[in-house]
Amino acid sequence: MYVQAVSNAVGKIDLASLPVGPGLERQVLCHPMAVSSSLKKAPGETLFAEGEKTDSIYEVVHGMLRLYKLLPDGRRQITGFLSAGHLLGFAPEGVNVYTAEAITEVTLCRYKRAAFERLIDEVPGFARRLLTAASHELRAAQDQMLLLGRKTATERVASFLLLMANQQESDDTDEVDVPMTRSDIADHLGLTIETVSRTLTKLKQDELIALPMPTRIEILDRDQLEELAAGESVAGF
Amino acid sequence: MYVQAVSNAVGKIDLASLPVGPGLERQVLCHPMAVSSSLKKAPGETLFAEGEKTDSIYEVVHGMLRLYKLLPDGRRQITGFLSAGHLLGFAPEGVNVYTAEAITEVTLCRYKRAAFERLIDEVPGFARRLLTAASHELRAAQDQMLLLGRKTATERVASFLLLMANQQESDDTDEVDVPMTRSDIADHLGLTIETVSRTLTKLKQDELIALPMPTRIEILDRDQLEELAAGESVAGF
DNA sequence: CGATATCTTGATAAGCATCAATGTGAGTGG
DNA sequence: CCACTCACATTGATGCTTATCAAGATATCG
Repeated sequence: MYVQAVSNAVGKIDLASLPVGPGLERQVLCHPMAVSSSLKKAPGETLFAEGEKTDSIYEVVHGMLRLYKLLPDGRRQITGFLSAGHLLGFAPEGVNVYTAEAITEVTLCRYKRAAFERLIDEVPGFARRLLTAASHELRAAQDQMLLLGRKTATERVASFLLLMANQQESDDTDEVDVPMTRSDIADHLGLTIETVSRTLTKLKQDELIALPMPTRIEILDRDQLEELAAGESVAGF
Repeated sequence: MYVQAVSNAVGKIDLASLPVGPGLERQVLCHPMAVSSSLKKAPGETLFAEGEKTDSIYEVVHGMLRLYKLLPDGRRQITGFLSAGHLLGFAPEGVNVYTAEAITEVTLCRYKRAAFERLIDEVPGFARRLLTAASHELRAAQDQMLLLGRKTATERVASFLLLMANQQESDDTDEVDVPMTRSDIADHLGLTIETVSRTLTKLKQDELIALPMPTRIEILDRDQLEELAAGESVAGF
């Protein structure tokens, strides 16, 4: 394994004045009191695996992770992609219910569960912030259920592209960096890599997007993409 | 509408000694301090609708609810069925992200959000319990994503039957009461009513289950049903 | 620059949806 | 008490979307 303990006191952000980001708080933690260690993972490395016992909670500082569950025959469902600011590791009964792997190089803070729970009890407002974050996560999960249960392949891909565009806080919101492979996207959207590829090609042909590189997508017609993602029928689809 | 304010002080359960049930706490609340009112809904009635503003949090006391999201053309995804002990109404930005409807007759406690948040801050350990409940909900959501994204129709139906059987705390865990219609089941599993019906028939023919009534299902071979639900290939399927 | 993983494109097939008809049970009123 | 009605469930025939199998193109990396 490649785990490197990098530091023992990383940030010093005032817990009482933390903003709530889209999905989970940004920069919630890295609190000296609670930080057990900081660590890095190279692309493809596993942070923890489904079924393992754990007593750690992590915050993503840099990079992107995939969370997934497997069926015995290898079928994979990626339940989410986590970027900076997201927390992970709240494991019911102390057993991880999904595997967490690095997609890009990832930097994380690790907290001992006990220390984390002390923060919850002792820092006023902290628990409420976590609950707000959790309700955002639940909303995202419900959106994903709607996508997986009821949307067509085109609607799924359109939804995914807009999600990536929105969580990317760059100035140019129409140039989306897609660090994950087609296989990751497929396993997140409940499709195959072939269907993802074909759907992207179709969106390119209709000039809703451009694909200068496989990992870079430009949004050319956001309005129509949003109509597609919302499930409104668009002429030609 | 049929909403009836029934009482203003329902239970008196000690918040510090509450068990954590499967999914969400059982009997967490009905705390006199925070109870705004108790109410009932008849089958088919709406508790609240997606997109509505809200400042209430509810606890299910009796009966079963369905939570769902709709696409503009009417496609529906039921994100969950809620029974006694579950909380709902944690709405990010004060806007409901799903519709909640009664399946059976339902009794609920309603709390003002502000009063609820006071409890979080003032009652020691309460916030941690809520977070534990939230992480259970998230696990359920991730299981459902795996189901919707990667399981076959048979695997989905088997998973659903076992879920219903497990959350039913009766002595006879092999007699499952299914209060929802085939349409509800289909919209929860990302299938059509016809496929649900055909799949149940197939399971009946193979003597894994019995169907004395449409709303009553007996589990005859739990082991094989569990193998199916887990995605292990079973001879004949 | 060659090796290898990833992506794209094409042909065919399978699983589930759709369309259609029939069956069943609960509630209602004669 | 029984026929009628209506919603719900089941069963059947066919079709479509997406998966699977297969080949070739492109990108990445040592």
